[in-house]
Amino acid sequence: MEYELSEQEQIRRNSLSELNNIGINPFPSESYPITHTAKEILDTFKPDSTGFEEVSIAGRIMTRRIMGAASFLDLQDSTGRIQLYLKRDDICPDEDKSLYNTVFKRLMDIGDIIGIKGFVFVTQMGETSIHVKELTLLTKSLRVLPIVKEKDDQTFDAFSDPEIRYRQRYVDLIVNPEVRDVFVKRTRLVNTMRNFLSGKGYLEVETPILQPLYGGAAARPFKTHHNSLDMTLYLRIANELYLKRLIVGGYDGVFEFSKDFRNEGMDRFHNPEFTQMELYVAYKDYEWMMNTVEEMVERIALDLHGTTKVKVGENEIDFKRPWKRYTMYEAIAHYTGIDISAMDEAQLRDTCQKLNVEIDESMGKGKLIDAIFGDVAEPKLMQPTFITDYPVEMSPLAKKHRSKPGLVERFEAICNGKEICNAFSELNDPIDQRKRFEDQLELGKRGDDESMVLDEDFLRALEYGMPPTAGLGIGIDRLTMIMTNQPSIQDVLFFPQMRPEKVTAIAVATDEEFVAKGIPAEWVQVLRKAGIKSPEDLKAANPNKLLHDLSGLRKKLKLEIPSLRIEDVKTWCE
RNA sequence: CUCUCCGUAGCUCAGCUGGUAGAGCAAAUGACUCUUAAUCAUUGGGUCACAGGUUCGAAUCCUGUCGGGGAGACCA
Repeated sequence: MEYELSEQEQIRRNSLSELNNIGINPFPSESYPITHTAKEILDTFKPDSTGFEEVSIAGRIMTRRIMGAASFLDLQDSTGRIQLYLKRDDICPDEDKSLYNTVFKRLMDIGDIIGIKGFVFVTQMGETSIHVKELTLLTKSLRVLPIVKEKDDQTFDAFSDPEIRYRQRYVDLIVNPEVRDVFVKRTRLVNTMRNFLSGKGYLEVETPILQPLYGGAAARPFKTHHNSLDMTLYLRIANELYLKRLIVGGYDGVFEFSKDFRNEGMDRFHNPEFTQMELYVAYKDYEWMMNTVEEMVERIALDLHGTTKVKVGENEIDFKRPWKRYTMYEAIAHYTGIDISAMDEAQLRDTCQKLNVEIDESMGKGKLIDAIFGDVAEPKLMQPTFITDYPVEMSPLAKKHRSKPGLVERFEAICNGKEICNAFSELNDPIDQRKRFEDQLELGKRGDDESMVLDEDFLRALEYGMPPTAGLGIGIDRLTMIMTNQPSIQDVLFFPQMRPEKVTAIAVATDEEFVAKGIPAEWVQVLRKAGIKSPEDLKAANPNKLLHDLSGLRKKLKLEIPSLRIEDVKTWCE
């Protein structure tokens, strides 16, 4: 058995063995010296500059323009593309011209990784290029890259199939430089945040991903099992309760960039695993946290774009401080004209009906208010806006409002119609916290399968005393989407979650295996063309249809072999 | 989970009311020592996602399955 290869894949494998035969290792192991990157050369080289007489650079061949004994090619390294000029008599100074004629022209391809040494110059067309004196194959590429062409900033044949882009991100990154840039920006965003928080003296920590109880958010968890402890474990949906334990332990400020996991639906804002940054700072409240978020996010925009203004889709979003602030009730009143602040559950249900907000039986007061807000206000909030003072029912970990009964000291920042962070003055009264958990259990009994579970150890920690604390969770993926103007979470995750791919490699039987079953050798290739890849396939085939197919192929391919009779085909198929 | 669009060569896409598939790039062979979507000539390359059905005949029509996108439902 062997695997079926496309014509071009077979040609590249042949090139590979030919390279081996003439003594060129297609996968050498030595380091290759690199003196410059493409970007360095393009940025700094001037026709009269010195220091570019001997450069050494490595990368992937992206295009080739061969003109007989001279060629131009574009080399791509991690910083960009630079044109190479290759002359036969330069890389082959002796009689033997095979390095150019055979190795370069015939055995190398677009996608191969090479190292070159040469000098920098400017072509007659004015493009900074490298005149190659020495060429080394560093890695042979056996798969054909998608070919993307560009002229005058117009892209032709863009590699755009989302399925292949996400499944084979490596290809996406090779041929779509703007994709590589998105992920560079993502890392810069994280670094800016980390420097900002470390600079204030907060401690970056790590807490368990595998948790015996999931808590800190309302969501369905992924469940797994530990064999030697023989116990159920959950992948964390949040790390809130662990970070608060650390505040109890005496740290002033802790934060963690945490991969969290939620077993919910997927769409362009949700991936089952996603990243949050959670921050807890002792002796602060949510007012202080709002100012901190503003400052941090504004700095991110400045670090990434040099300005507070960021283009997102059709809109321009300005992260300049201060941001607008609405209480939740104000926001709803602002967009509907209805004041819900004094309504009870029944009145809220009426209002939902009036506003065409879909609800169900299991929803308590908190969820009803959230449903109204999510429908009428959230999608309309484009510029960064703080929404404050949420109902107590939907915020079981937030502290009761200092002056407004029934509310908690909580805020979310909404931007481009989506939540980007969630924060509160943390509840540190263990008696109140226990009661809130018990209310959640009550909701769970009503059918809310995302209500929180009671964490006794967390309550014990609170009983020792947690100082007044401000807490924050900020969605890194969504913030990255906004900061890099990407419409889908899949575009800011290297490897977004996908259903498994179908196996694409098809096993193919050798000629001998067919002949052993009594098939004449001259018909084996024809059978393969007809879709019969192994003798087993014959058993499943319809002899009449197969005869029809084979006769058609015989005619099409103009084969000089005797025609078939139905009896022959029937015997093959037995 | 529902609706909707899509799946054809390595890539980007054509393919009409059913008659065994075409183009550009890429590839092969040849020409060409400043090209840049290089150019010119010749050639090869397909399980038309998969499985059924209708039909003399299906890439095309019907049903189902798989995979993907979008919208909703759900989800702070």
